Amino acid sequence: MTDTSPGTGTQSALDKTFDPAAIEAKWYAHWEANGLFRPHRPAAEPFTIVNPPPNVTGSLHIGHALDNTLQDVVVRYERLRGKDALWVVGTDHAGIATQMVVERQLEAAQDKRANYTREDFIAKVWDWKAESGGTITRQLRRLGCSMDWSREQFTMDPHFTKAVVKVFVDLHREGLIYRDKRLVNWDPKFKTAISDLEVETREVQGQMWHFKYPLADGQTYRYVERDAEGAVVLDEQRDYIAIATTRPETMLGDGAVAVHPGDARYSAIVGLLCEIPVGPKAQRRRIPIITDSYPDPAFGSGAVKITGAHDQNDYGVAQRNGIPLYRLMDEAARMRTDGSDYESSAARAGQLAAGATGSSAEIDEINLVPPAYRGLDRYAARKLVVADIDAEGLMLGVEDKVIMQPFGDRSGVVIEPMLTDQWYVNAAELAKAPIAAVRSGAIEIVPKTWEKTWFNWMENIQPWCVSRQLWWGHRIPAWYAPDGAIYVAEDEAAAQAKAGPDVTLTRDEDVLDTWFSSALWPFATLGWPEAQSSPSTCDGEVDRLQGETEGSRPRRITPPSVAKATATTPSQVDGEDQSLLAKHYPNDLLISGFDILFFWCARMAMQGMHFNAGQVPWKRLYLHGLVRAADGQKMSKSKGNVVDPLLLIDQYGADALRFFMASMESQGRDVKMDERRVEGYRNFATKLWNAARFCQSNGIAASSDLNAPNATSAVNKWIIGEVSETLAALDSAMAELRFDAAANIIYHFVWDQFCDWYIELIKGSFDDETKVVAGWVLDQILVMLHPFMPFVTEELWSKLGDRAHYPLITAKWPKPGVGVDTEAKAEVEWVIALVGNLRTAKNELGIAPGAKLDAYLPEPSEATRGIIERNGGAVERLARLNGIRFEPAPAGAAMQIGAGDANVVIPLEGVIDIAAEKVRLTKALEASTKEARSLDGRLSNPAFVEKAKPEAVEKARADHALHAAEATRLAAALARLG
RNA sequence: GGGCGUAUAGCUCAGUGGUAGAGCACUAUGUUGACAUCGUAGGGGUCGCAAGUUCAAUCCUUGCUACGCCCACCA
Repeated sequence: MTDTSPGTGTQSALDKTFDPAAIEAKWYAHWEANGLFRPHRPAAEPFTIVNPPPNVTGSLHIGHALDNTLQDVVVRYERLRGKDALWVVGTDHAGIATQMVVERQLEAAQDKRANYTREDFIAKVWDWKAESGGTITRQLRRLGCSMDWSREQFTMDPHFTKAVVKVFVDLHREGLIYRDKRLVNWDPKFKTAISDLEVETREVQGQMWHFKYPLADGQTYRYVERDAEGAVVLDEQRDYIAIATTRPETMLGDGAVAVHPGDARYSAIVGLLCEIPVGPKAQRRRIPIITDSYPDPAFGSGAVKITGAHDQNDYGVAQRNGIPLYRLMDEAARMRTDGSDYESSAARAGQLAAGATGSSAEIDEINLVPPAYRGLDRYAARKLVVADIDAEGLMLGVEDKVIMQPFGDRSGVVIEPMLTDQWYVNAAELAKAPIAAVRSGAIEIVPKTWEKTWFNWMENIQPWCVSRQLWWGHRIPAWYAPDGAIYVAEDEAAAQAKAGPDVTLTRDEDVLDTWFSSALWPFATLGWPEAQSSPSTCDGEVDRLQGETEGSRPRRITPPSVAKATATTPSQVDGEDQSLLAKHYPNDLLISGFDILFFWCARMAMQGMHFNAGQVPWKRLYLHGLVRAADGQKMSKSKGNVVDPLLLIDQYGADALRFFMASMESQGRDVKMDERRVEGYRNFATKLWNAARFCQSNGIAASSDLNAPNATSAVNKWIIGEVSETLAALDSAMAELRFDAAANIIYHFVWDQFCDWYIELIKGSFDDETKVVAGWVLDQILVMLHPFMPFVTEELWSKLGDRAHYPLITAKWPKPGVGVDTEAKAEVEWVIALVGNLRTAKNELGIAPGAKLDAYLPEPSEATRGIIERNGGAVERLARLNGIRFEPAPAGAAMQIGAGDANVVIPLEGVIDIAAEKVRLTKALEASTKEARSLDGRLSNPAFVEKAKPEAVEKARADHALHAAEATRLAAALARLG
């Protein structure tokens, strides 16, 4: 029967098989209920990680499993090392994603958002959050993640909203947030602006049309085209200029045709007007032919139509040349129906083309969509435009062409560049500090290769569009007066105070980009901004004990000037009262997938440094890759190749999945899913379980001492030394965040050193010393393995002895220890080599594994005799010998087994075919001779001896001696067989 | 067009300036006081290709090839 209650630290018997499911839930509940994820350690050195907040309504996918395993490994490691380890956890409101989910639910019920008021719809989203919000946090618990749930946060908690508002208001006051009308990436499905990062440019099969734009008033010019050598290939009179476009529907909004200033073909007509060949014939619009550096004379006809309001490139040309921007579409990317009628719009545009000027409001009134096109979808309009031009004979041709097209990463629809008013963050200014921080090492990026990406992106950063035309999110704290004046303030009262009592204010309808708020995660979760001025009221410890929720705490608004001044000087009170922010910011480490490097990490650095007096959000940034499907493909729902981590946990246990993730995480490489490997680590847990069970059944109990016990036997001294070496290697791997190395180190120690050799070697003699040492080693294993496999280790820890009750999760990490006893190490390694050689020889000769053989060791050296006397029993047991006699073997055929300088003789008369042994010896002799000869060749090369490092020469000499001696011995043995 | 990464055993991956390792798979085997989710032994690789540097290159340099990713305004 499995004990279903957490252990009390009292020894109790282990089941024969390890059943992860039986222990995982009970231990997790025990840890959490007892506050062990963040034990009270006010005086301890802090260690802080914030968890990338998952979408509140999401569920755990394999990428989360990797990300959170790595974090938990680090956090558990640091907690065991005695630090005040804080792992901040919470969820993200995920604006677009969550609103999308709820809207989809409405659609499924034949309903839609438009049927609701803003308040009612938001209430529906909150309902959905309440319903599904616990899913992912439950799943993180199943993975064993030791987050501080007592301080769980949500990016729309009241205190978080306050932080967001303060950041917006402050940045606005500093001029780093501003409202601007420019071309944004407009998502016609969600009817909102999105940032550059949310646009995915994909190659699609498209078409490029070539049209004639007739010159005004029937003018003509001589068009001369030359080839690369300058020879004339075409010379004709033309009454048009040829234009190529992939988007004919935007022709309606053309403001000019541009050619390169050095393009001789068109120099004669620059400054003239040409006619856009669409729309009612009587009102064809005329636009000027201008020069700009943008057109490439070598591409197409060299002439580009300029639609400033619907194309990023054209926008730049239009800005440089004062070309009006005519908006053609509505929020759903349909040809607009608002504004002026076509006739007056076209007339007004004609005046503008001729040099008149107009305000942007006036220009926005101009609707250049002819009546026949109004209200059409952009693609329907395209078809019609093409058909109309073609019918008029003005189409020069059409070609199929692969074009780069922007898509909304969430909506999957083609993004339409649109001219709208939005809020922008001056990212270039905020990026300066993070660039410098990485350059100076204040932020260390691991692996280092990402630094270049960091610099490259930050140094070329564009203004960040942060307003979204959504309902779910942090509403922008800006109010508008009827005259268009904008008041940005903490709340409506403050805005009203600024505007004066008689002004009717209307709040901005938009919300902020989700990443604007998650950028504050490393400090807003720690009580910023209040924490800076009132540390004692915002202490996390107090919160936990009182069980208060974040939102219910009293808050005081801090004037920004005070906040800034105090940010640099963390309060000097002791740990107990010190504010969380002062103690845990900067965070020590951030672990994140590289896929959100720009979205999240970069923005955290920008906001974090700006609002914390230049202090970095985290000292190290570790970026891991993607988890891919077994075939190397990206996992996606549409491909149907997603692997559910929870199913893996069900099947193999959380420990196995975690160990898989850690062992596969080598820096700078994606993790390929390999279920068999997960299975292998389940087996590893079972192996450990059985080793512990064996120890327990032999009276080996938990150690009560942190320090290594005193040992006299070589085997015990050796294993203590191995622990020491393993610990050092593990610590160094952890320091470098080499998760794969760390996992492999502990894996091999447990399986190879402890199970395969130590336990086998001590099976003969469970003396008191050995029991103590074995118990101590097992304890060290449990502690060292705990960050990777918390459940099985905690269970074993509790079952293995009457230790004063304390759980493994808050045990103490091993101390560097006594080091390695080189003599004992050499002795045990000699025994291991001898046993190995004996086994190999027996196997190769086909001797029955169970056959017990006689062994002779004539004239052993003093040292060898001692080793045999001390370890003979083990050798006999492991290699199936009848005993080793220190006397010459009887005459006759025998096999010779070497170990170090000793040569064990096993008589083979009546045991085995002598010919087989001859073959074996001959093969071994050849191998030794080949090795020796190769080394000899190197050593007889004067260049090697002179130029190579002395150690290398020395090693070659020693190896040569070893192989030469072995060859001699084997040759002698062969000779003896006759 | 820029930038980055990867190419090592059948598969998935470590690794090092001195003739290569792990897990799984494979072959043989089942004796030893836990473990067949196991034990023991074994086979298997001119470390993508080419040139260079070096006494010595899988590792450093350059070029090439293949695959992958990110960024970028060619209508």
